[in-house]
Amino acid sequence: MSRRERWVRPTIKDVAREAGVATSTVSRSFTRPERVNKGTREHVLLVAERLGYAPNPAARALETGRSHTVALLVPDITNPYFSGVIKGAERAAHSAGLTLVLGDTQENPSLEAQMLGRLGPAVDGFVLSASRLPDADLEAAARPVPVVLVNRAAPGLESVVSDFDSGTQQIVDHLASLGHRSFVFLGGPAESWSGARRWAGLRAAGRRRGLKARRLGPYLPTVSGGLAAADAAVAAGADATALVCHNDMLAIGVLRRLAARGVRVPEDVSVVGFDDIFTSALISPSLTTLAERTEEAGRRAVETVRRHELQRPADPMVQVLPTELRIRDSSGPAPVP
Amino acid sequence: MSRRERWVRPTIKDVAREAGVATSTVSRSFTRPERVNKGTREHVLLVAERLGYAPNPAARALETGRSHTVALLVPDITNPYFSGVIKGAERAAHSAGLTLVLGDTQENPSLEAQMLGRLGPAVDGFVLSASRLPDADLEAAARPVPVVLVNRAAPGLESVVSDFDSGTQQIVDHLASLGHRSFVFLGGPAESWSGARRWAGLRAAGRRRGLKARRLGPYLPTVSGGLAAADAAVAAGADATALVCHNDMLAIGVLRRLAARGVRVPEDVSVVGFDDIFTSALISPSLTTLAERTEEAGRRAVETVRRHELQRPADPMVQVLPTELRIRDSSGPAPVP
DNA sequence: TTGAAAGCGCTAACAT
DNA sequence: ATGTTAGCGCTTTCAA
Repeated sequence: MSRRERWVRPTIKDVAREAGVATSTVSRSFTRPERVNKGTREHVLLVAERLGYAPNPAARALETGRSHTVALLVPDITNPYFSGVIKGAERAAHSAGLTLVLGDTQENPSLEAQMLGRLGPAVDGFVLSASRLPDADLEAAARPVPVVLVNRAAPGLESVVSDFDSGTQQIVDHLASLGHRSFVFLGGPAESWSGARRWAGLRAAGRRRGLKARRLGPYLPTVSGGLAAADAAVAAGADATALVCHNDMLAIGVLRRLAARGVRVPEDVSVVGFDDIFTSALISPSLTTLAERTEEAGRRAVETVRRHELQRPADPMVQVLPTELRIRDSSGPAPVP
Repeated sequence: MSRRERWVRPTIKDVAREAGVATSTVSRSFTRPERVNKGTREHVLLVAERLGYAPNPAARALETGRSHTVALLVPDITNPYFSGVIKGAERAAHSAGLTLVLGDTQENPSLEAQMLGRLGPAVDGFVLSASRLPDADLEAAARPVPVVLVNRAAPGLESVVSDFDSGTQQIVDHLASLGHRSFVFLGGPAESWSGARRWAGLRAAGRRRGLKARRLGPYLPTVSGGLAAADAAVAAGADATALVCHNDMLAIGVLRRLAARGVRVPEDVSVVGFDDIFTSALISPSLTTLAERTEEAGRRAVETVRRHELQRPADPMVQVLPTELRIRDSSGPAPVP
């Protein structure tokens, strides 16, 4: 066998032989230092150091059944929204001594399922951000290994979600206070759970405030999706004094397309997004949007996975994170007809 | 031992027993399907499917010495520049059947070193993007395992870098053609190899075109770093008709600070960045910047790691990726004195 | 084509 | 406190 050929590493045996002790003593020196004589331990560690020895995680995983690895799956790495989740997850993982595996599902449910299957046996748990998979698939995935959802809920699974009830209410209140009597929701992917929650919340809030709500879409949650959405919104006519977009990427596309068509924002139409990505504050007009705590969501999700490694949850919890409307220049008074 | 308790997975033995064959046959059905009778194989695969069996990668890694895992370390996940590298690396890894481990070094060399040590035995190779580590540390890291650098070079190591010689020449030509007689470089982290290359290139190109070049910094390669840099640039006075920034994040900070101070861009001063991140085209004024092929860099780096798993390179190569100046609204004619 | 058995590097009973 | 030893789940000779 040509295992790694040129890349050879010393094993616990080499250290044991060189240090004149048993392999178990070497092992203990690393994993249970208190159960080994101070002198012996120091000697062993010294020899290990000199030989450049480090424990082989695969062997450890095989024995203990734990890989100290968590996988995070996101629909699109380059969407800055997910960068926040990734950052939070990475930090939490690192500080817990876990290794973070990253997968980009490319908004593609079957790719997501494939990754779940492939990574499953290799990791101690999953964090699925904005999963596009049906509930049944998620439950199945969670059978052998802990799964925590971010901005998605499914029966029997833990999740960390943004408070869209409050968030959508904030948006509608904002629009109502500016004199809007109706708005159009430019929807994202049909499979998006958070998209459904956003629309449901907007609708309910609209009803409470007497605003007429309409939905167009689905569109891709990207800039190019927004270009198409803007045209549809313009065609929708008079109702569309305010456009609430599935997310900021889409909203940015809308803004661009409206500008290209000579529609003024916010004078002719107000635009509101979801996520508050980095770019939203910098474009002009700057984008009014609902900020979510992405890093905290990522962090909490990883922490929750860790908790469930130890013990399967009796009844799964939904952790709700507050949202905050950031009012900027893309929203203004309703135009007088 | 309480291995995984509630989270049990079927093993190769379960499948073997259930299918009435030896474990080696099950193993072969997965790894060398052609060496097993078609009928047997199909039966085994069916049973495996029914039992929900998937090979345990840790056990596989232990036997073969290969974890089928590549680690990617970046200084800051949330910097959109690195999102491109991550995306490219993730795709390449996935399509090669590799698992991608992600680490955020937070621009911190000692954290980077720590991750290198911790992950080292667990992965088949490293991609280090914009590493801040000294050459010696990199060479040491590359002893037991393949290491490929992105936008960084070190003796004896493979790397994928952007063509900064051409890129800086393009920038200087652009400025010279607009009548600028001098420019100021707002530098990033002192440890940044690409920062050094950018400055060296700008300087040399400036000399060739007769432009006076000056450098300020170091500043953080972030928006807040740019705020500070802008003030320094203003204080620098008449030379500073053009500001070339370490990267786009810094440039965006510069733009914001200049706007806040009432300095007009590009009428009073031109601003140029490096990277062409997503936001740069959307802010106003839109940012003139040098575009790099980040996804391709990530992809190539992973492919190079794979190649070196098989065979250590005789003499390491530097792969140079073309750069392209994207001229936008932040650069214009030099002000008449 | 298939099976039996050794062993990858490590941990954890158990023994001393 | 330390050593001996039996696996963890899998792949891979070697035999049949």
